Amino acid sequence: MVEGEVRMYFCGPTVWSYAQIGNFRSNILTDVLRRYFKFKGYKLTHVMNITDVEDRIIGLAQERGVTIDEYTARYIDALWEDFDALGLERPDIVPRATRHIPEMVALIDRLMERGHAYASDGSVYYRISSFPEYGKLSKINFAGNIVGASERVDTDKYEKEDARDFALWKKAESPDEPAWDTTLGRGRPGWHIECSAMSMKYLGETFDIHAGGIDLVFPHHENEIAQSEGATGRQFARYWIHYEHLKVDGESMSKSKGNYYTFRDLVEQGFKPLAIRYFLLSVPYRKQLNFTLEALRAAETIWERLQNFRARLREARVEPGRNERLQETARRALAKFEAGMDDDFNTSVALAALHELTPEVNTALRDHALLEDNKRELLALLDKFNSVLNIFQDEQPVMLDAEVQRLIDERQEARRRRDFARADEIRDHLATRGIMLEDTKDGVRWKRR
RNA sequence: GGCGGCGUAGCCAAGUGGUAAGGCAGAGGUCUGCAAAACCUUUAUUCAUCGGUUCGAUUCCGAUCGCCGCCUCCA
Repeated sequence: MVEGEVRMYFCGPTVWSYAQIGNFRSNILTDVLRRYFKFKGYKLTHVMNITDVEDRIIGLAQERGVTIDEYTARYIDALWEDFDALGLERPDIVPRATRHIPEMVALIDRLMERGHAYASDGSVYYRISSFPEYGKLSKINFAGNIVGASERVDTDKYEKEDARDFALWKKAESPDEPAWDTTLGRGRPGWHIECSAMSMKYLGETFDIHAGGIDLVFPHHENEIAQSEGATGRQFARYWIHYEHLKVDGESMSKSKGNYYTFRDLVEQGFKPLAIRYFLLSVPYRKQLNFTLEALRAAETIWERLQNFRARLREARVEPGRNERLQETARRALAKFEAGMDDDFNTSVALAALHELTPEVNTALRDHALLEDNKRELLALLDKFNSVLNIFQDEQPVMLDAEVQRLIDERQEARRRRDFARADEIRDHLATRGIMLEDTKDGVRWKRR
């Protein structure tokens, strides 16, 4: 462990289900985390895995008549496109399971040497009875489970010593399934071993943060602990971050209920990606966010106000000097923001700090009480917030074409003549072209809708 | 059956053993030719219900009801 450094592993969304909106919340919150660590001056190494060798993806690729690589390549392209749209920084390292077979085999070898794994009929299994701490993360209780879980325990896998044991290496059953020839035999890795192998390869045997969805607690992360700590005898991850799932319209999301949302659907419906980002990060990661279109619309309204706020501040004409009270306001807002984030990444409180800033600054702007130094400091403050939240759209400096500029000028002239009919006609016309006008004391503001 | 989370105004929600952040929507007002944007005021004697502990509980404990999740692929 190095002082001033954070090493984080995020179990990324799976190739086949990543489109679901809940996945994006995990990605967005992970992005906020990584940005906050940088904000605090930590050097960050952030790894996100790509699971490209599980039973499910094998099946999906076969269904489509493509190779796993081809199938995964499409997913990765789409993923990065969505990352860009949502203002997500890419992880530093994005290892793929299929590219780390030797590392996994080496880890399995280590587990066998230490008595934590055994080969059986061409496959290799983890011996849970050899790891007394098994269950410490999820508090799983097998006694209770076996009684109540009814038909869910594998009773037909006689090659396992114990029904709880899980596969580290799966023997290839047929010639057309993806397989690797290794010292363990021809086969493919189990689901869990990739994350142990890849996280330790890139982050070390002990690292700081392991993140993922709450559903991964058991069995995935429990098994990672068993594998990693079994092999190294050392603590695996120091902290676990588990993102709560979304509720949708107060219930669970499912295709059959018709409340299954994907990020791309929402964008098609006209929602702005950064407004979606704002909404998804507005509730702390440990809480289930109740995702409804009504709430998303409300969030978009808030988000637009924040955009207006920054734009107005940027455009403000100010006198030289500094208003001490506003300086204090800015200082308090930053303190609240950091206090919120420091408290287990409470993004609700962090955002409240931003909201509390706006009325006072807006009032000062209106009264011309905001001076040059304040403007500079407040814009710097918004940049600071934004370096973590990344919710402000970067307005590309679009030039108005000559035609539009002429119409705006003509409208101003009409207003001067008090020919409001003509003025409103021009304003309505520009609105249909997506240009909204606002009359202010300092002249006309325009923005694109 | 085992394990875990949640239930705060119409809505999204923060939070704490000492009496409810923030926002959306609503209402009234200011500004404006009108809009837009913005500002001001206002909106929970109350935190699912019932008990208990306490000087005092929304906050701790117990029970009940409701919702969500994991134990099977899933963020």
